[in-house]
Amino acid sequence: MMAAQNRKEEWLPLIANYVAQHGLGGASLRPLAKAIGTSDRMLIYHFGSKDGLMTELLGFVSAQVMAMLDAAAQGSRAESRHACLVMLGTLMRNPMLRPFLRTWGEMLVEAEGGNALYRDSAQAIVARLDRWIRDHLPEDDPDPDAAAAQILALVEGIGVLDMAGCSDIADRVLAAPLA
Amino acid sequence: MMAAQNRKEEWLPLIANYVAQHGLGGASLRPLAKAIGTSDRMLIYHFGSKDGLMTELLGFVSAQVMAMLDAAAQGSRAESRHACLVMLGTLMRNPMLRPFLRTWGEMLVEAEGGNALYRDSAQAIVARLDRWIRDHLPEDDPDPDAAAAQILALVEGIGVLDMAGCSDIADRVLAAPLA
DNA sequence: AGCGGATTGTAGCAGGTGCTACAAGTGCGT
DNA sequence: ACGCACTTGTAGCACCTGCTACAATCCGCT
Repeated sequence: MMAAQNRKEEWLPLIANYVAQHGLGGASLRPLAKAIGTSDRMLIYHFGSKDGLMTELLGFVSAQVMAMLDAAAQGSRAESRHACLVMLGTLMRNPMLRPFLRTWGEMLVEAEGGNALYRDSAQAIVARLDRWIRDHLPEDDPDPDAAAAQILALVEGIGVLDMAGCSDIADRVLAAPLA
Repeated sequence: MMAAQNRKEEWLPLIANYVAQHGLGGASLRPLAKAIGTSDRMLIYHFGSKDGLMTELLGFVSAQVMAMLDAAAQGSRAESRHACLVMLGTLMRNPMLRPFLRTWGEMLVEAEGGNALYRDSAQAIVARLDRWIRDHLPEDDPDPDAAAAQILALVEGIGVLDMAGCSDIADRVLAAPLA
């Protein structure tokens, strides 16, 4: 009979894919359900409501991104702050992750709009990135707090520049030396 | 009889204010019209369509932000890259501008979604910021290209961190020394 | 006084939204 | 063979969306 758990786990990647293409806000139940081969009633049946669906989707995507970062981590540390920036920047600009950039932007907009759920998710992702950077900074870095904040902001800024269609400037950020 | 031009100019600030509060996507004609004291039919009458309204609004807001930056410019140059970053960062984090952060985010999301109009506007704003930074960098900066890109990314990254509710990290970015 | 642009009233269209209701099945575990 | 979670069909609710139609005004300009 295939427990609800299974159906959801089967659907979530498809939903994530659909949302990456059509946007978080552009995801309405009927087209989404059709795209992943179900009906809106089934989505409601399993997730309870659209909010429920979004909540689970957010958790799923967050976990996915975090897992990807950890997988690429491998415990190896960068030789310098700049090397660390380039490492994370290159990782995050992977074309496969590009569709999620839009989702990330929509999460931020929702968070800024006051949606606590999205803000919590966004904060969790930022915290995870911060942690990742600290783990890959040279061990002898004199000020990991400052370095992590700086690299984090640079990487996020690169994302913004990419979204704005200014990838040339983003390239320049990665090329520029760091203290 | 008050030319259409006048009505539009009178409405645009109110619309910008409404959009800053309710979001770009959350702005539908009827509630918006009611909030600024008109009817949806009048909005369509003067702007032609919702797209037309959005186009004019985008231009208006862009011009507004650019003018604000120029006004704060005053031709004075920063003494260091870090001073320049702090200058722009403090300017952009002005609480009065905070509502526009959301609009900026929505512009980026739309741009990333493939909307050429929004991408052009976003690019124009980024170009303007880039120019502003170059104009306020120390005259003897050895590599203005790299410095501008870096400061630009840092400021945009700070915006992202603020949206994500991580203003503490954003603070740390401004406090950290720059090369 | 009258012309013409601006505004309002009233009403509607066709489409989409999340969500619900009820009946009729499906197939697996017991 | 029965129960039960799951699935599908068909239909609908109340609401919102951008936009339109048509007539009735208002009001300054000539």
